[in-house]
Amino acid sequence: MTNQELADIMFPDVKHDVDYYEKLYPERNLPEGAVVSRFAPSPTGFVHMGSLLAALIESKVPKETGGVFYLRIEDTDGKRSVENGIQGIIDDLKNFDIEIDEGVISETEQKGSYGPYIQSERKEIYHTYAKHLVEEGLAYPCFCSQEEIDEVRKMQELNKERIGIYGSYAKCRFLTNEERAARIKKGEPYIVRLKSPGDFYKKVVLNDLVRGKIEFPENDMDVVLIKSDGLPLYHFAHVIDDHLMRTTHVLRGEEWVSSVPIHLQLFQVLGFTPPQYAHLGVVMKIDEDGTRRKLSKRKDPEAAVSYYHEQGIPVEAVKLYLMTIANSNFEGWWDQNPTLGIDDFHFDFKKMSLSGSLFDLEKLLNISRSYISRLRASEVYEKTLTWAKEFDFEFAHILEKYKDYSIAIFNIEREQKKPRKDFESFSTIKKNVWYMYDEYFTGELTYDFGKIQNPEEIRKILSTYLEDYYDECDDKDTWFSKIKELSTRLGYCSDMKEYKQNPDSYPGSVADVSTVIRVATTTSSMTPDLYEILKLLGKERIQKRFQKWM
RNA sequence: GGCCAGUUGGUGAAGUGGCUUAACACACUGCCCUUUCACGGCAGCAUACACGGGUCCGAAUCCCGUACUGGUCACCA
Repeated sequence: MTNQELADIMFPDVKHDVDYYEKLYPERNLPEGAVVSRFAPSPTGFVHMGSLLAALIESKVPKETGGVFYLRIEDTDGKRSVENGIQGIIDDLKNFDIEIDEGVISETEQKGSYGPYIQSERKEIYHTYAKHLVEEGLAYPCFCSQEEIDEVRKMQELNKERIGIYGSYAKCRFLTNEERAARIKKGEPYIVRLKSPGDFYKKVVLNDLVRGKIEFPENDMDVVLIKSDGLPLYHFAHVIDDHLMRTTHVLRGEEWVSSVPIHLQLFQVLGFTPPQYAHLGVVMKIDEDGTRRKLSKRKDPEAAVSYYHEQGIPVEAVKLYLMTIANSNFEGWWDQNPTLGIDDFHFDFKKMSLSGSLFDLEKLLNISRSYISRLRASEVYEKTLTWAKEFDFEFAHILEKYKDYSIAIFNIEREQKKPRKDFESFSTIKKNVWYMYDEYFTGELTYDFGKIQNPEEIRKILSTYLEDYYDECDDKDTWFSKIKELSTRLGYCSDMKEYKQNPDSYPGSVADVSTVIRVATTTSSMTPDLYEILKLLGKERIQKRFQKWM
């Protein structure tokens, strides 16, 4: 029996030949050097930090080169799929402003002429190529049961041999086509294995974009191509899809480097040109016990990309942080070019760190503070409002009610060369500005006036200030010189230098007097510029807040 | 265990044989600025090139070995 005949028995449903698909999905007509790259997750529902890093680069490089970035869903394993899993991924990408040029664009829609982009819909394509390999004598049906495979493994372990189905362990490799056909006709279940032409004692070389040259022994395992459910294994799907979708660059986690020999061999037996590979270090985290481990979706909330959305950490900040992990020279570049963004930066694979980097939330928050500080007040307002509408209705309502006022609050010490960096996320802004809103300035409030504790003294400072000095129309300099006058009149030192030299000659300084006014109006001794706050609050509110102490 | 990779201060990292008495950033400490808090400036911290051999006039940088860490060895991706 010929291979052709066997192939027909194995794949009765295959209608086309491989040439059909080669023509259906022709070479892309793109400018020289254009990169075609893809994000190819399982539909597990959400994107992990490490994947997001990959997706960021995968989308950036095509953008830089005039190429294509597409989304492919790898759902050949039912166990990894969750309901609405695709939508979750698309939402996460959208949240991070990662634009999909092609591929899966929603739970029900796909776009582009290289599809379908969901692997479970590509069964016929995989079968066509598997059939082709059978015809060529490069693949065969394997009837071994799980038990038999386990048996082989046990024996190999016992004899300290390499584990796997290869050489003489690939029993079904030695069946005749007649035997194969007979067993198939009998209805025996089978899978399709590659008849590996590899030699373990020969070398195969990968030129990885980030890791450089890596040498491995050739693959000699008869790996599974098609599982008993008819779907392909990752290795086979990867090779077929990335070839047919004309992918030029494959970025993925370093957990894949050890299967590169399999992939290279598959490309070779199928007559395809392999893509460029870039294997990225995994994102790590330090455990409580001090050991490093991969950032885990299950254990670490900060691993899920949705966490940042909920925390109101600007997506730009997360991307900025990821970029600093991705390219070591990015941080310095961004510092030099504060007005530019990630899109203006040239990404370079060679500048990637090989080892997995530690995920540093602290540093991310620092970047977030810098990022927010560079925003205009109206942008802070819009972004905070967007966040609040989803996670803090009450605050959202207040923000909408007092729009201009809120923008003015956010504008304190902003839009200048050295803006304040006190907002680390949109979710923490409220705790910085709550006292500016009467709605929040109620109930049990706790005050700490610092050095000046005497209620009578506090009353005196506040009432004197209000009666003799406060004038809504004062500019900042006038305002402060009045505070100084007030201090002097009540016996406090108005000159800080002088006070620092003779702290014992005075009951306190202008700083302490300011603190009393500050705390009386806000309850907090840590606020932005007092002058601005008083001005925004206005006379009426100030009087009301002082009342408590009179 | 086999195969592959990685190892620079608390963290991220620069560095590709002499320019390195090893950048920079985060964190921390102190000082300055300053009406508070931030910001900013300056200084400091951390005795940082895993260890042992080699090559070389010269090594964090090249070679070999050891240790440790990670990855992988599925009809998972």
